[in-house]
Amino acid sequence: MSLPPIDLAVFKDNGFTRKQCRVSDLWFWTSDSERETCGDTSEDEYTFIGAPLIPGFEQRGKELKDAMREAFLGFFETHNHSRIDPYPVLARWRDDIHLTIASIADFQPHVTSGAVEPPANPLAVSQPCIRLTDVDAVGRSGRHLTTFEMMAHHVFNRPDEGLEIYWMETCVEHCHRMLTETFSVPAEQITYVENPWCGGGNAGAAVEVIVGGLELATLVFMDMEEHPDGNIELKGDRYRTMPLQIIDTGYGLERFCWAAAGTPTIYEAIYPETVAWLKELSGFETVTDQWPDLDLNRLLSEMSRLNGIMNIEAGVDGDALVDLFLTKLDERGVKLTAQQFSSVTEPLANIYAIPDHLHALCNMLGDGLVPSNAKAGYLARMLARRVLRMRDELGVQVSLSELASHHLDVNLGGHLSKQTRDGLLTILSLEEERYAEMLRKGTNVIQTQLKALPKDSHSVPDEQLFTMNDSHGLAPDMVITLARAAGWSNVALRTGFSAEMAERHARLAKEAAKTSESTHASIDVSKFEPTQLNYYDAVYEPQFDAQVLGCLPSGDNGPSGSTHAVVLDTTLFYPEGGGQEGDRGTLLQGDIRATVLDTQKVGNVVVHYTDAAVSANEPVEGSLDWNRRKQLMDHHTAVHIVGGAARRLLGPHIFQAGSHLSEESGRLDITHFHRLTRQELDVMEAMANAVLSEVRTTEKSELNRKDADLIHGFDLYQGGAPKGDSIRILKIADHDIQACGGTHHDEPGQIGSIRIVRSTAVQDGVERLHIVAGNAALNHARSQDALVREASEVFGVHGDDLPKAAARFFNEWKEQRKLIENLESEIVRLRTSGGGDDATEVDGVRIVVMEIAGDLKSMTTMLKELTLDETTPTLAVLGSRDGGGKLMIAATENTVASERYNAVDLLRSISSHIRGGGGGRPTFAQGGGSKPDGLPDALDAAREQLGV
RNA sequence: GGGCGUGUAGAUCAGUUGGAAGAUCGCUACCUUGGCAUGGUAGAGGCCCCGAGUUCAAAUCUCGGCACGUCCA
Repeated sequence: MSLPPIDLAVFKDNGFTRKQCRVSDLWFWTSDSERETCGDTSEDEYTFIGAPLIPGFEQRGKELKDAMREAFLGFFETHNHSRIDPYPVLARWRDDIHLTIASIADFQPHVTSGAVEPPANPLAVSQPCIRLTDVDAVGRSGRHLTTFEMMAHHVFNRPDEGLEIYWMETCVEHCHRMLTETFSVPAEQITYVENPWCGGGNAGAAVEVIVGGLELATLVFMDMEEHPDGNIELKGDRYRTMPLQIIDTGYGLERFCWAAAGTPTIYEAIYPETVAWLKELSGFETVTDQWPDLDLNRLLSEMSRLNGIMNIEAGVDGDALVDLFLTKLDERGVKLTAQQFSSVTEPLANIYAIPDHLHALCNMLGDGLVPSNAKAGYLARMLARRVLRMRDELGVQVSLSELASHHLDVNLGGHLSKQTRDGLLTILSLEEERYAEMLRKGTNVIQTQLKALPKDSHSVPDEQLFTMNDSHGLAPDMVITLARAAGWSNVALRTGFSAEMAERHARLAKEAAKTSESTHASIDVSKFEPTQLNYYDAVYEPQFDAQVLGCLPSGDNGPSGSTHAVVLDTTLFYPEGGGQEGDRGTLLQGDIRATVLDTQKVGNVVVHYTDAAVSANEPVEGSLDWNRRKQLMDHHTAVHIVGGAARRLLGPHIFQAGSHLSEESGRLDITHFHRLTRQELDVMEAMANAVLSEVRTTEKSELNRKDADLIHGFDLYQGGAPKGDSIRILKIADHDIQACGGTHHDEPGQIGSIRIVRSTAVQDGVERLHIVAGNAALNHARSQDALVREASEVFGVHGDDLPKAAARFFNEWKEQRKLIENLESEIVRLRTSGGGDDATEVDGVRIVVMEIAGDLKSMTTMLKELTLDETTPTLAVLGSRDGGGKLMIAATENTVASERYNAVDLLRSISSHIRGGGGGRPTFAQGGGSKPDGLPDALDAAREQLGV
């Protein structure tokens, strides 16, 4: 069964009738008796370009957006909706997506699943969103954006509980009245298209709202969830109705602005100042001035209209597309050449895309994101690099941070949600430096990669283009530009190459996804009641009595040595979570003493992995390994304190990217835009220790999620997105406040002391702090002390003098190594010249055969001394008893010595005396063996062959 | 999370099949000059990132670590 028609009184009352679209076959409602298409087909052109459909909005840019947003939210406020503040664009409350991609994303997964109350009901919001899927089309299509505001009114109905605020009828009525009354859109311009929606395991009926050929809004009535027994089938999957019925709407703020402005592209409606500024900076006028007859406005308007009806797939052949465009434009009376077309549209695409990308960047960084080479941070870096490249293509000489500074003032009213202006500009300056460095290295990479390529080549091998893109960050067209500049003046990019590369990446990603799929089956505890957790209220209690509910074989699940998994009715054992390792200890039951090796949580049940069985339905006495637990608490509370210190010292972008607490040490990963120095760590450490003495008690509380979000915001979720409605909060005065399910000290002072041992890099943009606290800090100090003591005993100096002594010894070692080399050559010189008897002469070639003391390296030095001087042709045979016996033979190159003797042959013929082998070049051979005592025989054999 | 790449002189980088560690700039001294820019000659400067392994022999090959870069999700 599929969905029934959407048959509403509001349509009929307003004179709308239901028709089926001639092109798309979709059913739609219209009040225009002539209309045969649904409004969003290849035959429905934009009607608002040059003829605004929403009158009364004369502003442009930020002012226009502000006015439009206010009109929307104001309408819904007067219709009993609560206006809520938008959420961040970084979706920190979710672990499945990095960015907020829709207004409904604010409420997923907990509100939409029914576990958590919505912040208001019904509500209206204008949610900034970022979607990077169509990033390539931005600037080119006239309508694509990476960042936009999704205006929305949401309703969460629970009909089973009698909560029914409104459904389709009222929803469409609100939408229709707002469009026709608040925005004065003529009703005959509006079509409502029935087109069911599904995604992310949910589905429902939906109506697309098309105005003037442009989809302004979608109204989704989400009341179904995916289920194999469902009786509704949509796009191949089965769905059933669910208890929560959600109205999920989305109105494109920027599209409303465009329809009100009627500009040729959406970018001119929302970023007019930046577009004008970039046109001026890039000298765009001089391009258009070449062709005074060209009506630029007309061209852009027609292009937007064409883009609106042509669905351009990524990866289409660029040249063919241009031809198609020119033909279509010609049909519409706009005549121009391919050259005119590209010299106008290429710079314009950049001019349009830059403000859009800057907007996304400012929003992301404004929320405290740190650019990186991985994860969400990479998305920011990618956008920054795109801006820089487009800027360079335009020939605009303005730094990235200046561009952002301008954007911030003009389009964001100077407002960032978290990051400071200075922080933003610093980060962008660093990004630009990195970009410049990548380009500089790129010229070098080109040289090495293309070394084998003839200078008159017309193309670069695919394999090398892939390598340069994937490993060195040089996009194919950049490679071509750089290669041309470096002398390969004929190279060009094959058409369709970029599409091939994207395909290849997609294939690789698919394969990677396939191999990394592994599901870990956990122990089945479904028959047990949730364990009562007492470790929060009795943080300092090491012993407890409980009832054994079950004792299962642990199978492959527990740590090595564990045989059983014990479930109790109540426990003080903390199960691993929030980075804190599970507790250990013992369970006593009469004569049975079971050691708890690890504690894990499976759903709401705590599982104690033990090395012995206990009897079910009998009481048991549990006791924690208290020293270990105390140490874990030391580390956990310390990590919060250090995190707070980092945020206070380094800035609002510091966010916890992970943590791990063990008995030996604590680890805290924080986001930051450059490596931390020891000085910074020292200041942080000092502040953390000051907190230990200044803050007397920590405040532990529990809030429901709605209130937690409202009171503390999303910085609360440093440790990742918690599940469930109840949020535990640890507050350490004003220093740090976080949601945390771990066990913590009531008094920071009990930790004693905190040391930040060192910081390492997890990935670009994430620093890992290694922390020891409490007794572990003492142990660390002791072992450091031992290191210093042992090392200073070796040098025979006082610990304070150790660095100086080490430096002195290292320098002396270097000097003496140099001196030994010189002396060795001097010895060779003495033994082979004048009175020395190690050298004889045979027909104009000096023959040197001698045994020396030294390794291969010093033998090499001596050989150089002997054979590099072409005025005394020499054949030298050196032997050493070092490491099983070594032989080295060389002849002076380009002389009679090298003509007459072959070093390799000679070596091979004598190396048997030391039971070895070797090889090399005719003028330089070396080898070794395993019988040093045979060395004199080997040298004698050499003398014999050489006749000396 | 996955893939790929790079660590060599103070700086930027070459280094072929495993077989004698190089270039350019900078530095020092000297020559040329009235002086400077420049030019010429000579020299100093290397734990070839660290640790194991293979080998007679490793900057080079293998494994592990550290540091850095890059692409994809």
